[in-house]
Amino acid sequence: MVQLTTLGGVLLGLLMRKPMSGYELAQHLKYPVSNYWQAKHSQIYPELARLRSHALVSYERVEQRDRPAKKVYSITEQGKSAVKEWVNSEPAPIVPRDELLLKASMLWMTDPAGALRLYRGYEARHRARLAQYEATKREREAEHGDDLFRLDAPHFSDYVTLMRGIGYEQERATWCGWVADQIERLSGTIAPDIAGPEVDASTGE
Amino acid sequence: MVQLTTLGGVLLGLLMRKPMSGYELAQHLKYPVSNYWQAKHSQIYPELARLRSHALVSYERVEQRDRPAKKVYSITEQGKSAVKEWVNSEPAPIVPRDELLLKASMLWMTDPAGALRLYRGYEARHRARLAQYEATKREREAEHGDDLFRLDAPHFSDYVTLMRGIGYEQERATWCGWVADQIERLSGTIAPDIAGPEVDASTGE
DNA sequence: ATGTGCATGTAACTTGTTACATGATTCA
DNA sequence: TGAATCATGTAACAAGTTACATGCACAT
Repeated sequence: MVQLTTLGGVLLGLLMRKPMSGYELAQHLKYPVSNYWQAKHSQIYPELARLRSHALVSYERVEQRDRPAKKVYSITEQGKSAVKEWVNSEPAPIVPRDELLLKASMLWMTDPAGALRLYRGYEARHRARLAQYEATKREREAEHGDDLFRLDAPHFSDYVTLMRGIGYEQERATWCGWVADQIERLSGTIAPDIAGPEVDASTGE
Repeated sequence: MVQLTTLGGVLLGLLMRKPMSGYELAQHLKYPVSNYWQAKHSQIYPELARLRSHALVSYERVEQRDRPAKKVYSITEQGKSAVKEWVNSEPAPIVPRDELLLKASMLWMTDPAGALRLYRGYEARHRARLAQYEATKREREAEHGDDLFRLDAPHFSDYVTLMRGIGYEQERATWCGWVADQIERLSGTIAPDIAGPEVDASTGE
């Protein structure tokens, strides 16, 4: 069996939902897949060709009246078994590349006013996205109801990733706000008093 | 003024703390910097040469009795002003590449037993790292006391990144545990009842 | 002698981004 | 006519990883 790349896994995973053209796949990768993986069309088209050369996908040319013709890709039986195996395989270790956190490690050499602006800005952005995700969550819950909790339906998987998005934005907004608070509190003065951000106490061991 | 790459920023940031050889820089990048940025020695040595060609660092050959000679790099005045400006500049947007979350979006096509093993495994790993970070936090607090909250000292910056590490591991462990719980609850049955993971309610707008 | 840690580099390869290139159709 | 969306590709470049390569010093 051929070893899948992550991008190959993404594309096969999307094609498991329904047949799509490269263009449509690229759009899904812009949203919502971009929250956990990204790829431009210049990477997608060659990867589709590669998957096809391994017989994991096949395509059919589809003419359209109102638009240019497109190649609609479908996953093959071989593709299905490959992606199912891949989904439960150990993920490659994530390589953290977080420039804000990196810059936070250099806070000490910085002008406090500029840093404060930076962290307050990030805090606001994370709060905005959090509110948006929470609205989406309520929508999905209203839309699907108990059907949301069907392990074998894509809705559930989407819900699971949405929950992680909420947790992520929540945690990051809190941290950014705490950093900004510390900068405000400490700049100018040498006064120390309290401890850390309100890290979720409910699950804290 | 020359435009810094992120790697250039990392190296200058470390050299702001003290002069170091490429080898020492590589070790710092393994730990603790690897929590937010990574680089191998094969990338570090050429980057140091590049920084030197822009006069942002300089080096001095240092002979040692017990070990091979080394090149100790120091940051120049130009380097200092470049990195100080860089630290408060807008970070490049982070490109999320989270293979576990990607695979979570494909949970629906998967064998529940295998998935359960995966998420329980991750939960345990995150809890272990969380415990470790919390121990480090207590150590730092005991070690530096009120001195920890000096905006202009590296200890404070390190503490800030440590707090983010704690928040991250906390959030991720909670999410992984929740996913695993859902898989346990839903596999075999079609029974639905509750909602999401205990997302930190204290700050939740 | 053999392995490990210190120390510095280059080369080949992979992945991903930006830019180049083309062409149809629709809407203002 | 010109911009926007749909649609598919290639080429050049940048960043990062793996592998190749060398050599000293110390401990077993």
